[in-house]
Amino acid sequence: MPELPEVENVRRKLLPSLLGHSLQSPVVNRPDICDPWPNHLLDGATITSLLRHGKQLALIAHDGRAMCVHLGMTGALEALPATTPPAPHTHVTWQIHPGPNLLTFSDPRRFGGLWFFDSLDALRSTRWNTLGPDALLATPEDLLSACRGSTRAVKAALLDQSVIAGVGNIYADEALFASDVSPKRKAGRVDLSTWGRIVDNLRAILGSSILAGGSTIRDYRGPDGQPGTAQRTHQVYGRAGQPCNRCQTKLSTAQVGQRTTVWCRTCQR
DNA sequence: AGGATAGCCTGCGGGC
DNA sequence: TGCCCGCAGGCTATCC
Repeated sequence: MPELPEVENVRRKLLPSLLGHSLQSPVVNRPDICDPWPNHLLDGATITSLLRHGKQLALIAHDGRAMCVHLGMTGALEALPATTPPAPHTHVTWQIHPGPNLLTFSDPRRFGGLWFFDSLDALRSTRWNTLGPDALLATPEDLLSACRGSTRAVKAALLDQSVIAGVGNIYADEALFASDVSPKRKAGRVDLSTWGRIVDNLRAILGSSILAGGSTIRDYRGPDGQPGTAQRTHQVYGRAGQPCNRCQTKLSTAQVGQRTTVWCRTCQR
């Protein structure tokens, strides 16, 4: 399940295969994952940069065109040798020149997709305009301001990409545990210093998870097919009913913000 | 208008 | 062994 660290890993691992290379002859098996359709599909584009904002990735071409990639739950953007059998549910394939690799977008569950723009500005002023600051750059003041007066749970706010971009279910739970904050606390009742702790912990956890290659839970694999290892360090996610690593209290679980949430009733207030 | 809810979609694992 | 059902969740649309 790609959150920010997994997407950042995809970005970094694709850089050497794509920078300065051109994409040719796109083949679309499922037009419905592309928006708008029909479009330029980056045909003939020489890739000059790969950007990330939150969980979204963008390939930028020499002529300014941009393709935004969202991996959703099960999406994968991979540069693979043409001899590799295509993954199931491969929706779009490009030839990378010079060879021998192909760029493929696959996504069994189809929560992800591709969006095409004539310029990076067009992407930033539309699709990315609704995103909050990237989770690695957000400040305590950003969060305090976005959540002022909010009555919803702080976890729901962290999952809201318009508040802060890049946080998903795993890292929301982990950051709140590290910050001693109950996921059920009202977002508007979190003060500046507490947001400071949450922001610091988020940055540390996301940063170490990037270095570990991301968390491999169920579906996610890195662009080289290798699983990440960050899931080994999870303190609460996936550990409902097990003892808290800090105080041994049995970890609680409930739906918060419509998502399965795990936390320690003793440590998190 | 903020917040809660339903629905999208496939694969996997538990239970029988 | 094999089938069925529940669950996983990022995001949008819709309703309240």
